[in-house]
Amino acid sequence: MAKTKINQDTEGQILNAAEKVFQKKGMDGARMQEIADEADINKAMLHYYYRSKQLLFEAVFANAFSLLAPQLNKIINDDSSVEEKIKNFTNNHISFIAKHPYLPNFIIQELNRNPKFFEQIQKNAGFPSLEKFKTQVAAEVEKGILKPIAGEQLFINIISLNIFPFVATPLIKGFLKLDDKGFKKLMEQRKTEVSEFIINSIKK
Amino acid sequence: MAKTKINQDTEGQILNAAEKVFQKKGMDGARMQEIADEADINKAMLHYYYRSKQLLFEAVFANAFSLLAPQLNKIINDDSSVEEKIKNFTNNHISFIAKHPYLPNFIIQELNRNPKFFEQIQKNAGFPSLEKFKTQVAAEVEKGILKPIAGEQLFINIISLNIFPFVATPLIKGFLKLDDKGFKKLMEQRKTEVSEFIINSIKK
DNA sequence: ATCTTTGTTAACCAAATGGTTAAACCATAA
DNA sequence: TTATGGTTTAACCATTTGGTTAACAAAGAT
Repeated sequence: MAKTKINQDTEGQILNAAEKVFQKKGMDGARMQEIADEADINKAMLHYYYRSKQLLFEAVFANAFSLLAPQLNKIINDDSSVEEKIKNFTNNHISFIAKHPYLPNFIIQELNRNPKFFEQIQKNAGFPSLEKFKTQVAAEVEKGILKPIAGEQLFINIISLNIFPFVATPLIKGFLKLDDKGFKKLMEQRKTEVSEFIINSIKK
Repeated sequence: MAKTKINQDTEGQILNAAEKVFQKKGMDGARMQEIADEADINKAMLHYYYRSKQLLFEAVFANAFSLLAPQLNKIINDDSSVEEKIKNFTNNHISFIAKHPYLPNFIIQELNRNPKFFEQIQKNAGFPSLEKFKTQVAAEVEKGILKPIAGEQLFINIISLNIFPFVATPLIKGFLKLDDKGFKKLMEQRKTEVSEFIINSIKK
């Protein structure tokens, strides 16, 4: 209450609220009123700052994606060895997700709903290509450090093993009969186990 | 046109149409009118056969889940060795997905939206537990066939490597700059590569 | 033939929802 | 003090949407 009429980063407040609601309910499930309530603000303000639901959503999505992309960049454009990359990425990922639990599912879900989002985002940022990683893997295979594997497949394996459990959390919890605590424990173990699992498989 | 007024499996027609629309757009994105159009049927019929959107959706979801569960059961309750299970599951999965491309994403998405669905389904069918697989893995580790690994983690790894690429298809296509054809080719390779990757890692 | 049950349709309805508007508010510069 | 310009609000609007209704048509039962 006692809200001053001064604009103290109303725009940011809206973006935070929109993030929360959109990431939880998706574009279709989210309601403008709910976002307004979450931001403790009049609904008309949403339109004042971001013309439409679509544009507000796009702001949230771009923001979310800009958090995920650098994570993957560590695999793609870092200078360390493949083994180090795997260890680093795997170890960091769990901690990262803990701070953004809805993020992977949100991005995947909305990218499925409208694959064109990828093109739009690809333009904005100088977007990373997998080329470097592919040549790096090929080189390490050549040197006899790694068993033969295509860079693409290894990349897919790394992100699958790391991201999937957080996308399919309810499925895994259901099949494994885990509560929040049990699930968290299992994910904590994966911080080291997953990288061992991968390296075990590819190292000569 | 020239539609007879006879009931020739209208209910099934509706279910098929609903499946198509719900799996593509999700509960929130789907429109009853669109389902009716897809089924080439009057909208009121949807309510005549399945009272509400919610109930129609639940019928579709249960149906979808009943397709996925047996797949996972092959890992859990089959009598073959762990190695054979991995090979079989991996090899079959791609072909299965080709017939139901929206299925994994649909199930995961809706399970995230409402985790209670799992409980409801768990009651209906005599639901499989992971116990058997866990003891099997423990036994093979004991015998020295496999390197030490927990059954839960191995299970998660298997389904992650197999399912994730089909859940995150647009993300992977984007990062790897693949068109439909390139993606399909890569997935075809995975039929054998994924099982080799896993077995490489765990076999002593 | 006629009555009854089941299936089907067009028209309709109330609620929800994204979006608009016009007036009020308030800090600040003139 | 007052004019100004961005900010905020309550009320409003048009459309969409899930759901209902009443009339009607087709078979089967009597």
